[in-house]
Amino acid sequence: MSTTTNPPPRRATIEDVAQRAGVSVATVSRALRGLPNVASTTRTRVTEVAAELKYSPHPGATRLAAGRTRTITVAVPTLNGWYFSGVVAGAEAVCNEAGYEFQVVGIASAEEEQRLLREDTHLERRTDGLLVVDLHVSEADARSLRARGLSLATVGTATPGSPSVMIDDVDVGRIATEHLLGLGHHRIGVIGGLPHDPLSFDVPRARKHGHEQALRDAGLHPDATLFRPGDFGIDGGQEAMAALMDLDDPPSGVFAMSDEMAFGALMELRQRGLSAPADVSIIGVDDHEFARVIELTTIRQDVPSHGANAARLLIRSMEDGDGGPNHAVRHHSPVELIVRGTTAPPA
Amino acid sequence: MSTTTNPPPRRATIEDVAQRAGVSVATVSRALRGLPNVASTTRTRVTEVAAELKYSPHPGATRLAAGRTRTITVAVPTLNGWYFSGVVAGAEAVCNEAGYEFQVVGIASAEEEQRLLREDTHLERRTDGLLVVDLHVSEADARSLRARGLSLATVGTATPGSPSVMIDDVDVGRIATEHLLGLGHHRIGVIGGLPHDPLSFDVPRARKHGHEQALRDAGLHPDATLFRPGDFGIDGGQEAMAALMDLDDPPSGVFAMSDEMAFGALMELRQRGLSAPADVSIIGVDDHEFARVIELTTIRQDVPSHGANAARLLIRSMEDGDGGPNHAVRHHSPVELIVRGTTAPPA
DNA sequence: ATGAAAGCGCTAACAT
DNA sequence: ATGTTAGCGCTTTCAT
Repeated sequence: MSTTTNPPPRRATIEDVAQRAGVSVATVSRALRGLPNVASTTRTRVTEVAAELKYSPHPGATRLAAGRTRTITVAVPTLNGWYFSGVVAGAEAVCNEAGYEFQVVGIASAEEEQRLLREDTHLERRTDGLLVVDLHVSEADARSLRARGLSLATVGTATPGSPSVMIDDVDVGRIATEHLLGLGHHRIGVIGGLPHDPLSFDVPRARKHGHEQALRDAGLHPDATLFRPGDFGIDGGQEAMAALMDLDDPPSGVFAMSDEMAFGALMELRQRGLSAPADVSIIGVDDHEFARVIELTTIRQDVPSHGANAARLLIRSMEDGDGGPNHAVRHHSPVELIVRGTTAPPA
Repeated sequence: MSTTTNPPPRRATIEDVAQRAGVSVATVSRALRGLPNVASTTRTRVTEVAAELKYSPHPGATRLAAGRTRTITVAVPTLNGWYFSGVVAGAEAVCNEAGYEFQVVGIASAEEEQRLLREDTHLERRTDGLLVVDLHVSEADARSLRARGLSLATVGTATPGSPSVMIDDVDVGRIATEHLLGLGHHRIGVIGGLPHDPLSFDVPRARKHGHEQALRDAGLHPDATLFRPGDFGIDGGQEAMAALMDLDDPPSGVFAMSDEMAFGALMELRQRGLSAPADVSIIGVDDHEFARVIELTTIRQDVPSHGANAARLLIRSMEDGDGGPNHAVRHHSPVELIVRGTTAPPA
């Protein structure tokens, strides 16, 4: 078997189209991109010829000449995991549908984020828009991006001046707490975020805030000993639950700020020979695909739609320019209480 | 607030570096790319100047001039879900680490796959290598890709002539079945793949094959009524389990070809007031992050490493060219039986 | 409404 | 070992 690769058939260039259509390359360029000042008969002919020749512009040449990449990049703490992969999935669908290439980069630390945002190597001339998930972008960084010709949208966090998609986390905290309160629980434990999470510290704080509001509205006082940090993972949830149950006066109901932490809490309960809701009620947040498997009461959010909506906002802000009406909208996605089997009145 | 954007500061070009270093652009190009025939003193100086000027080549220009993109594209049925996002996460880490831009495209149907593979618009001049996950690529398509200058690697499926990463699915079927057999089960149900899944039909078939081998080795006969298709999701697993339990002579042990289907099976059991392993033993495949939460016995595979290894093979085959020793290796990842609480001897 | 031509920033022959 | 130069394929003034 010979190793010689026959040279790939030459692809049609804009020049081939121009020649065949009897016009100049400039006209082809205009016609194909829908620019004004092209006779409609000309545009039709050019379009036909382009189709015949299966012409499509060389992306590299376009990038070089026009400085636009038609690429969107999403920066996400990790691709692994239910939440992040859901956001990315939603964004991917919208971007590819809209004809943008879709790139993703995992950002494991705040340093990596700084490098991505500030070093010219990564973003500039490589992408037109940045979709940042659950990472905090300072206003200064956002300005710098804009100055470099990059659009920005965020999900899970918000930066003044840029479009963002998020849920009302204060509301989440309130809904969860009111559900427990309504069932008759008065001692409510909270499993929340890490004390000093460099990424995404806003979410747990807001949820805690809503929790405390609901408590006060019911005439109760927040009790710091009932608050335990988790890390939004199964293990963190389990450890937090252990601490809560080791209290002299353990809670009768627990608000876990994520389903995964609720799963861990449930594990801990089982290991102690206890169960929900018989011994303690548990409510989570997310409606993870797994929540229904174990009948977890939770607060649902539609994660893929976050990514999809953010991608739409980003694309619109790219296409309208900074002045567009969608420049800095804050999109609040709805949440919904899903009552299943892990919450009930206290024994 | 003015809308005028001050023009972004001009970026250093190869010419700037050449001038400042007192050499020609060709020499800069060679020096920076580590090509031979550059005096080491020259290379040092050029490198320094480039750093001073924060020079980095314009990707668009490189693509246009060299025809290489330094981009890798992964095609995956969906980004959502534990398995696929794990593979993608592993691949992303390796690609970005190696300096490749990482693109992803979701492929929802066989038609979409054909379009991606055969239409010149999508891949050509946009990416250097394709990583295909759980989608079947024909040898002809693989050849066509190669002829167009694109490298290919696959995970979960294999195409002759291209590198691939997979687990030994026959082995998986055998291990699961032998575990159940060893506990004393003789009537073993199987929850498998869809009868005619256009994508990825090899996996369930291989696992079933291993299952039947184990059965025969134990002197037993496969029983077609004990085989039920799932769709590798929770609901499919539940329905399959329902069908199995509705049998006149239901199985005492069930091999679910994925943990998610096992989860569904467990739900069905609970809805019937039954449980595992008291009434029937269940073993899954994957070691989904959730398996330990419900103590599911399963067969573990390291999913992110599949993506990472495939990306490494792809990069090597791109950099070595088609002749390299890694051209068509088939990497078999290990699997491991994890015995937890859903399997036990029959009652 | 259309065309001519000057880049965009790099790579790769081909010289030397 | 290094320099010259001709592209790569497109966009974008500037003319007409």
